[in-house]
Amino acid sequence: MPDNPISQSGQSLLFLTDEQLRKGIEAMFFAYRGFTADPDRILADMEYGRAHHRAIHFIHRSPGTTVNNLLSILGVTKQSLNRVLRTLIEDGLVESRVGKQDKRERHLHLTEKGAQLERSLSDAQRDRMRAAYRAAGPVAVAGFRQVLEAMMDQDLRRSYDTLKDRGA
Amino acid sequence: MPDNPISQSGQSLLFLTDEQLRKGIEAMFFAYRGFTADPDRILADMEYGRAHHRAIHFIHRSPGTTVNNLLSILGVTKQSLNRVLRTLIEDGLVESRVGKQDKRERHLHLTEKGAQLERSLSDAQRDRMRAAYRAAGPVAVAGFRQVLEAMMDQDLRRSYDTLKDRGA
DNA sequence: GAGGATAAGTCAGCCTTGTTGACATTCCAA
DNA sequence: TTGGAATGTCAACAAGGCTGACTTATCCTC
Repeated sequence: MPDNPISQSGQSLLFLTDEQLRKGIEAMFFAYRGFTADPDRILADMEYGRAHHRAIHFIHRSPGTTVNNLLSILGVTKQSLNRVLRTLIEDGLVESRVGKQDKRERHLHLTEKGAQLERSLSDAQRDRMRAAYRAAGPVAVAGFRQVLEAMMDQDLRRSYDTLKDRGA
Repeated sequence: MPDNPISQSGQSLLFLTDEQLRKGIEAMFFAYRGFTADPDRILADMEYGRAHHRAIHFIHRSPGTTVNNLLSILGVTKQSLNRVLRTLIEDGLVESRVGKQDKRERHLHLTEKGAQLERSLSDAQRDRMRAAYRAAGPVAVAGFRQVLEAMMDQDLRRSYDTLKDRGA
């Protein structure tokens, strides 16, 4: 029975059919649009974009993080990040402090103004996430997290876990 | 007990804390990077990008779809889509056929060459999705889909359901 | 049949955000 | 003291979004 999606052990593998996988792929595509929609709307009114949101999020998450650390989390070139950081610093949302041990490093912090924007962005994003979590329930949420974690590249998984542990 | 994340009904709502929501947000961010990584690698060697991938995916998914329909699914302007479609048609990956009932419409189909690229892209993406699904198991996968569907905007949810039903 | 609505395509120009490459500065460590 | 690491900057470029204006062809309705 070569077409029967049942494993040798007798466990159903229907969730691994190409059709199911394609549905998962499309779900990721459409859901990610929703995921970014609310912050994008807020940022569209300002002179900022999604790249600024990401920088602000992770600076808020890890105050005092270095540029290099941020670079590896965001996965962009230092030139791209620098352009974003420069505008955030110029506009007084982010503060760059020379390192004490290592003066080559710059430690990044949100100013009060930056923290305000961070709050309005993450409030909007959390509201949607909360509604989705509430609609789906705790069991679904656990599964959601499991699948997403299994989908990450190894190095990103490490970044994710580091961030995860720190706040736990 | 204002700080106790337990609902009045007695059911635990620990999964709705800001901390849990933030973890979900970061999981989406990192997982989406993995989600697009494999097709991106394939496309980087060619003159195409993620926008071409999306067009190819949905033309494959709904052969004969019109430009307007594709537009609403992808959520971009016709100018953006047109730029992508033009190159795909010029390169012989997509065929544009004048509508029979309504001659204003163009119905889009993948050529054999286009179908080949679609296969190599979706194979790569499915491989990762399959590994994630397998690692997480069927219960987690059901939850994953539930949360993603609850995260979509209403109009995208409708597009998603339409695509979902057609293939089922 | 005329006129408005619709589908598609195109041109021009702009923005964000990514890329490479080259180069300067600063500072730590061998 | 010298090499390498971390940071920053400049220039140039590309993908892929966007708006606005416009044309062409077709359809539908009055």
